[in-house]
Amino acid sequence: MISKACQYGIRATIFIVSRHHDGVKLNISEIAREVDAPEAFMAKILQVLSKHRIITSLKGPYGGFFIEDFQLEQPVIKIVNAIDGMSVFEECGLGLKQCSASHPCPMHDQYKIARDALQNAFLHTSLRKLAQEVNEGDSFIKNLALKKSESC
Amino acid sequence: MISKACQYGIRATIFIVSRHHDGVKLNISEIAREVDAPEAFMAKILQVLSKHRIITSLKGPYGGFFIEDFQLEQPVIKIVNAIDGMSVFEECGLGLKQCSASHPCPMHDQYKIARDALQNAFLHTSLRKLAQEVNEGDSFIKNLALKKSESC
DNA sequence: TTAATAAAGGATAAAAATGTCCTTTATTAA
DNA sequence: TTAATAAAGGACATTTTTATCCTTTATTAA
Repeated sequence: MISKACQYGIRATIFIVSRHHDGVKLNISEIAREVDAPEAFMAKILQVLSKHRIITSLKGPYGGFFIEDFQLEQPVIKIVNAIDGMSVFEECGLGLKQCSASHPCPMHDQYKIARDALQNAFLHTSLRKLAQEVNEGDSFIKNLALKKSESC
Repeated sequence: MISKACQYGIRATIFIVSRHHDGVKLNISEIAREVDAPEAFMAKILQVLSKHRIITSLKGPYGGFFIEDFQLEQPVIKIVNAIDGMSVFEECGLGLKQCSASHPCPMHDQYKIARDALQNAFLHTSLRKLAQEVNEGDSFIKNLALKKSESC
């Protein structure tokens, strides 16, 4: 559905947004640890996100990754687009290049419903909104699968 | 979303169903050619479908692949399950093992809508129904992306 | 019983995705 | 200016997916 790299990217971004206060910067090893991703792989992904201006990075001591105010309202789909591209939302379910609304394959209509629902899920969720739902706590990753209202 | 192997499998099955009359059997090379898949890879996939009793195969001269009457009403999801498994319909969008209805991640509700839509697309479409929509013609693959009503 | 035919199945190869290691570049404080 | 720190980036390794090749097994007709 969506690549592992992309999932790591979304998790990392949510983590960064959830720690967005007063000039806090996070380094690769901390991010990788908290979102449960291999460090060097996480580094590559953060690089992509930074180049796409989804997050911001600074080199050197006191550097790291963080998110700026103007970046908070971006929809998650920007992450998907940066890492996986938009093809999941566009391609035919049977892998037919000829398939389109005017030349539909037998699964087209049903499949399009699912594809569009997926696109909407990522399009209508902003980074800020996602991070709002995250609980405080020792382990980011454990609290990620736990709505704020349902905190233990 | 769904693997290439699985797409080949669905296309092959639609092709076989669309040729389902009076003891017609199709061999690997013909199927592979018509659904535009590499022959040896197609063979492996047909083997899986045959073992799962989604289609039927017979060895030897006058052998080949075909579908029996009792197999026509199977939903396409059986093919997906045989080749990719059911994990696409079950796993968390952010790749979290802890995520569930009672412990939802911030994307859970939105993502579930898309996941369920995908599952329904495959669950509520039978092989027979799919093949019904396919046009007659020289090239199966070209006519696949063309509803019967819109035939040229 | 033999030759021919077609799928089954094992082994291997190529490509893509994931993951790792190490060097370079930028920035900071001393 | 130097040493330390952290991201950028290049090269490589591993794993998974996709694809190919070749041998074996089953079936048929002659």
